[in-house]
Amino acid sequence: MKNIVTERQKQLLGVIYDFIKSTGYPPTYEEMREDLGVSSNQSIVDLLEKLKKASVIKKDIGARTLAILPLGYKILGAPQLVSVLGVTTAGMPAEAIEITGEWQVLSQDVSKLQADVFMLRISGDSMINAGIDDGDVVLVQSKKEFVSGEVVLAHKDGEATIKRFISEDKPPYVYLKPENSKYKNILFTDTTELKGKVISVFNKNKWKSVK
Amino acid sequence: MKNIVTERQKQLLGVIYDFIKSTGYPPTYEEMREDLGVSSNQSIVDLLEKLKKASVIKKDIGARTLAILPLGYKILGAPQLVSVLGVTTAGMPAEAIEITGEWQVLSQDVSKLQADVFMLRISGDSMINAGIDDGDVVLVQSKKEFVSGEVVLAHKDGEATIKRFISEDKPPYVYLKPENSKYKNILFTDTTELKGKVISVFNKNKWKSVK
DNA sequence: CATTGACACGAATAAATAGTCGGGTATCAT
DNA sequence: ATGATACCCGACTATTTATTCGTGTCAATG
Repeated sequence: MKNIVTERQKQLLGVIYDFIKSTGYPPTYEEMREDLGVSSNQSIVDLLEKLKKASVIKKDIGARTLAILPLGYKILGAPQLVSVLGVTTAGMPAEAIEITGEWQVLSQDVSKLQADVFMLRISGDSMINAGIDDGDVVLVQSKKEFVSGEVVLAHKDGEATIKRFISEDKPPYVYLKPENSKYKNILFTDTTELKGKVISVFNKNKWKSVK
Repeated sequence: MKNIVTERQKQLLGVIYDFIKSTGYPPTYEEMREDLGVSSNQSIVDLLEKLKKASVIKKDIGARTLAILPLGYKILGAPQLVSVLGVTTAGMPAEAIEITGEWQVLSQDVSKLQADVFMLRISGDSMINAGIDDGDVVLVQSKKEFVSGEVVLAHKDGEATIKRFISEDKPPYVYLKPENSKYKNILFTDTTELKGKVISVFNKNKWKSVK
């Protein structure tokens, strides 16, 4: 009784995820068939069954009665429930925090990001010498002016990365520096944008500020 | 051409929201009929039409092709977009952060909360002497053991509040202390639970740790 | 007081969608 | 070799679900 999720199953999960992302509701068998590129309902039925047994999704009877469970999001590497905002109060008789038993994570195009602070989960090891490890969560403060030496969230051609920002009076003048000798510096181009400064990093047991 | 959302329409919106919250997918006409307490599909059709025109929901043709739009969440007073989590990378060629421009809502049972850190927006002034003002966002680190003097997120009878935790060897021994003389201490009861420690507070222009 | 809009009823029909049957092909480990 | 497993095909049927039509009430509005 192995409970591994195969590659194909992950693909279907991705299809479901993408569908929900773009429409707001779950796909039908037919839609999944087309997106996955198979021609039989049974293919979907089988894959769904496996995903269901692995607690990756839930499926009820009826049209579009499909939902991705937390484990599914984990597998997808999709935005996870790490950062949560509830509405609470420091006032006297407290207003209810989200006691409905739920929370919500919203993600949005980072280029339109207006939040002052936000959090990102890091994958990769290019900043380990700055104390930022794979899986850590960093706290980013939005800003527009940067000082050489700051750890920044950079955005370039639709991709985002965390690196140290360096600006100096000798070549290559302005670049992004990984904190891991395995990686090379990244030069600035027209499309490089700095989104904010990483001010702290969190992992399971501690939090600390970033220098 | 008024675009106000009537009370009844809000009720339906609530029904939809609750349904999605508990099942993970949108309701059918029949389910909405029952939850709203009407016996005709047409009633739902009418209300849905209004909500659609007001950009509160979207509805496509087909079963359960229903989704709540951002405006809808706003009307509901549901948790809003303040804290954002994207998936990024510190690895070399960065993976794309959420650039689709869409957002996404995930929900989960808070009682199963496993996040190490999360953020809450504060309302109220009971902690102003600790530097936590109305509208600030605090960062909470989940933990189970607490030391007297820490600022904590406490949960009691479905309500949540931020207070300083005090435990001492004279009466009243253990209590929650507001940092504002306008308010009185709150005694511990059976139902008082401490959820985590407030480790930092943010507002528009700065962030700082909390002592 | 005629009109309009919000809300509701019930029933019939149309359509979308799920679920099922009975196979088939690879792969891999026993 | 043999079974177990993952995955797939194509067609059929059952069921769910949406949509449409025709009417009615009530309260607010000009």
